[in-house]
Amino acid sequence: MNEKIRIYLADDHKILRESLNILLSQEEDIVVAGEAEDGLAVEDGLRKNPADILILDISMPKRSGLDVAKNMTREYPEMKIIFLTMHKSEEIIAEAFESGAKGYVLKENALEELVKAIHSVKDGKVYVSSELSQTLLHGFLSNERRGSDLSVREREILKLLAEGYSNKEISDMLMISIKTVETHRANIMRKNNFKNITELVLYAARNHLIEI
Amino acid sequence: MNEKIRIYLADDHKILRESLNILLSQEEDIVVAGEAEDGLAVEDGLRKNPADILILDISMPKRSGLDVAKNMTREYPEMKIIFLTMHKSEEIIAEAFESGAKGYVLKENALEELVKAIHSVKDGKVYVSSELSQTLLHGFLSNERRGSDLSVREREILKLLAEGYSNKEISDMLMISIKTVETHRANIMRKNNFKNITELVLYAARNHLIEI
DNA sequence: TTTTAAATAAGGAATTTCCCTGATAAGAAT
DNA sequence: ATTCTTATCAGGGAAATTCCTTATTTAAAA
Repeated sequence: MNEKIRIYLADDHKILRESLNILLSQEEDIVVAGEAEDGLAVEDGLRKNPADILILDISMPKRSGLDVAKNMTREYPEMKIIFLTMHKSEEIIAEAFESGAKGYVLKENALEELVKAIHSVKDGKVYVSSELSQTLLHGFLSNERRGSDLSVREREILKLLAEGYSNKEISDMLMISIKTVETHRANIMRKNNFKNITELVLYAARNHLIEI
Repeated sequence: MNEKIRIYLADDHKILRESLNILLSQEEDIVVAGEAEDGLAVEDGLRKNPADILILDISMPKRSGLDVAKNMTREYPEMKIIFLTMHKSEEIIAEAFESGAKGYVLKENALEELVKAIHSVKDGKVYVSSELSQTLLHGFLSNERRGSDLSVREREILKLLAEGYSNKEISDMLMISIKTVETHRANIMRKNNFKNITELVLYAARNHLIEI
């Protein structure tokens, strides 16, 4: 028999990690090479002990899975990354694949989907769980996902706004006029069709620009 | 041998439900009697097919685990409820026990903790995972958790604010003066030490008063 | 029965948002 | 080379909102 597929599991919920470890290990061609519970630990663990496939959650302490994916894709381009997460938004799925992922499975999917994803990406294919086909199609057809492409400065200000800073505080922090902050803010609101600051905060929360 | 403990699993992540089902079933005194993926399905499932212990997530579609717990405690007082969730905030833990739970285990805990919790509550004891002792102690010492006890009206308005409605819109919805809404809002801000609306939204999001 | 708290409301000052206009600099397109 | 676009910066002025204080009524609690 060939070498087994070496899997690395990254998720802050130990109960899930542990369960997946036990159950994936029962597959004859899979072995779990390591586990980690936060973004930094994943990176450290993989540097000491590389794997074939990284199964990665997005919401993790210390460093988000999306950042981990970016870093690990750069350092270990041959390693395949499968996101295993609850997030279904177009923005996050797009960012996941842009950060180098090869697979995307939802936690609401069956375990079997994850096993399928492992075998697919192992064979060099891309795997997206079928529940997401509608989302993908919508993004494909509308091309509207990228409607919310903010400039670097706007994104910076969006984040500060969502963290609760006032225009005044932001203008002090960035050493620009409050009027400039107002303009950026208005552009952010317009580009995203936010009706008020609350929608902005919810957007930032949903897209993990801020921790909640 | 005695009757096995009948467990009902409620979590919107199938991958976790499935894994727990397989692994808990390997315990000699446990049998999984049913599963559900949203709050309404849990209640329907239990009414058709009661269980000894309900293992319950909080964030679920259609009806939150907290509401499910309240309803099921009323309908089936003899059934024990263990929350299995990621939430560590004092408010949520308090609400969980007030809604009738007997156990509280974090998803970041080991599977073994869940098994221990099952056996504890089966024996009529209360089980709280040890990671939470600090949180419990803090709440116990400070008694400050209840500092944020808002009136029914205030909570209603907090929710609407967090959903993005303006004072004006709320005053129209509730058919009260905008000035009254302003007063309620000011009281909400004061009682919770919110510095701005963004903190209010984040509070509501963290405490699952709104869906994010 | 006195006290406390919730829900309602308003006046007026202070602050912020909203809408429009416009300058400058950098980069892309032609 | 020159047009075009876009990001960043900024201000004026009107409109809207928030902030702070005070006040009445009603219901519950001590």
